[in-house]
Amino acid sequence: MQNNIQEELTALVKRALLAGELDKLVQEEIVLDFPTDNRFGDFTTNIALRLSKTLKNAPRHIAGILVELIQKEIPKSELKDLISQVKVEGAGFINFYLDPNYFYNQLAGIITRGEDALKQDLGKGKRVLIEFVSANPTGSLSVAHARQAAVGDCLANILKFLNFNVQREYYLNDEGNQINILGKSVQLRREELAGKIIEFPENYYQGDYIYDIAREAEKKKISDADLGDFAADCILKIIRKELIDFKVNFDIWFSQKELAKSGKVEQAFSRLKEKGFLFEQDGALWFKSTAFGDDKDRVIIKSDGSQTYLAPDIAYHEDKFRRGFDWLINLWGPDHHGYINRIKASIQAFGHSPDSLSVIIVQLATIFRNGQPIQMSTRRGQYITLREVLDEVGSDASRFFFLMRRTSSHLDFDLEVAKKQSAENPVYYVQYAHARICSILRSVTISSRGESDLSVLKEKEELDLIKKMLEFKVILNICLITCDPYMVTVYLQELSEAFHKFYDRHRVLGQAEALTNARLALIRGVKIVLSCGLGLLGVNQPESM
RNA sequence: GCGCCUGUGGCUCAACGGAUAGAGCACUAGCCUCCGAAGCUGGUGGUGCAGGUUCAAUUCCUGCCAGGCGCACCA
Repeated sequence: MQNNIQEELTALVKRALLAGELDKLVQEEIVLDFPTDNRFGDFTTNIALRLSKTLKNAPRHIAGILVELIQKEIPKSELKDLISQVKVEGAGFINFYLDPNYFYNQLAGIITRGEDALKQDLGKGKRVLIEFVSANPTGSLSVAHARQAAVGDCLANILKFLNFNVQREYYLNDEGNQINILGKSVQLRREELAGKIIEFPENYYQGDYIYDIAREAEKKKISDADLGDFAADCILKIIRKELIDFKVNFDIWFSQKELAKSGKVEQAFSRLKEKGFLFEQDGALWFKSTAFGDDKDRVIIKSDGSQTYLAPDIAYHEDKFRRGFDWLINLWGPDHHGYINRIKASIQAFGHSPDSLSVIIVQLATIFRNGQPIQMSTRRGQYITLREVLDEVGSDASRFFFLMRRTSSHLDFDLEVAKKQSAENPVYYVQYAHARICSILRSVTISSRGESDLSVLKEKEELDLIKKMLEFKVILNICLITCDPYMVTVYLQELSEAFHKFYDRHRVLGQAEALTNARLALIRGVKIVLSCGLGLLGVNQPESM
């Protein structure tokens, strides 16, 4: 019951409306909200404001009547011991104030059950495939990939925490035009190193790493024809290492080359053909994506007989479903947003719901150094890499910074700010709260750890802190609904702030035994939530700093 | 031209359609005989423009202005 206090309160309000024969006047679903500010109670409803027009009466007057009806229902409710006040406030809001015992019970649950108390079975074991990064193996990962890596990995952590069965997948574009160009780039550089005068085309890969690969290829006597695959393998090793250092681990590396070999692309085509979604025109083979709302039909086999990028991708997404996943999540860069409709069209052509694929567009991050934005150009090999950010800033601060803004918003990332170990840096603000708690707990002797009566926690800062802890579950709910983990970073800063305020005003140690024990329990609870949240972000939880 | 995203204090960002628009940085005035001052407290300062819907608009709709990104038989 206590886990569903929001639902119980909603039911209570509905019973009150029924008793007053007002229920039929309410059109929309009634939901008890969390107030924007806790001085407006613990739950609120705007029902009186919404009824004002139909009843042709002032909202506050209606609210007053409703409160009387609600108060008659309370003694009959399971909540009777948990509601301390119901009041009309503001323009006509009805605000519910919960009894502190409710919060003490919740806190006790967190302390005894640990992280398990924070879990919710929202996924019910549903199988989710989250595909992200999927950068072509033609160079080091950029900061755009880095943000995708941070967002994808964190989202996967959250979904797993909510009891989804999550797999992380990297789609490896290891064949095709860009691998050919990569091979030719290495070939030319190898010839250049051998002393030949060469002309290096502008659309070839310009980076210095091509020379390194050329030297390695020369040492191993790789033939010109195999240079593309060889170079891709070399670069893939670099990429894997970069991701591991960023603490991102993929379950599956899905090779486009293997997909092509398997014959699954042709199988997918023949199934689409049976269903009547393929046609020939101008010597090319087209997919009839307009049947599912795309702007225009798309070519999948060009008139020269080669496939477009879309061809293996259609087969790839169908393969994901065939592997038994119920929900696909793709993280793409903003340059791919025009691609959403056609790939959604393809999954619908195979009979899947368009909602079974969620495409999340991860906006770019602009990297600043000393307040100056750094322009990026992949072609010239001049772009800030994940490796550079990791070397300068470290994994913790990088991950936190990449997750600090809504995923759909542009992100400014100043390397100098992220490097600072100071108050400007929100990562340290949160980690500092954790370390402070650990510091207190370290100085506690075994004998002082007794059973604690939490009801001695009566200070405002103590109750604010407990309430903030209980928000954690709500935040994870929002992350799931929005498919965006960024709220966790905001929340952890708020929780840390609540802790720092408590710490500043009240002492844990050296109080009366009952109070010290209760406050120790309180900060143990905070530590559990902080640690859990930081863990979901993939950020360390230092015992000391 | 069409589509998507974004316009909130000097800067970077918040605000399920709700209550006095919140934080951080910067600027500024304070707080360590006391569990970690990487902390806490106070002050200055804001919704691009014009309409509309609503009891209520930063949020939804229309138009305009400004910025970013897409619109391939490229990947």
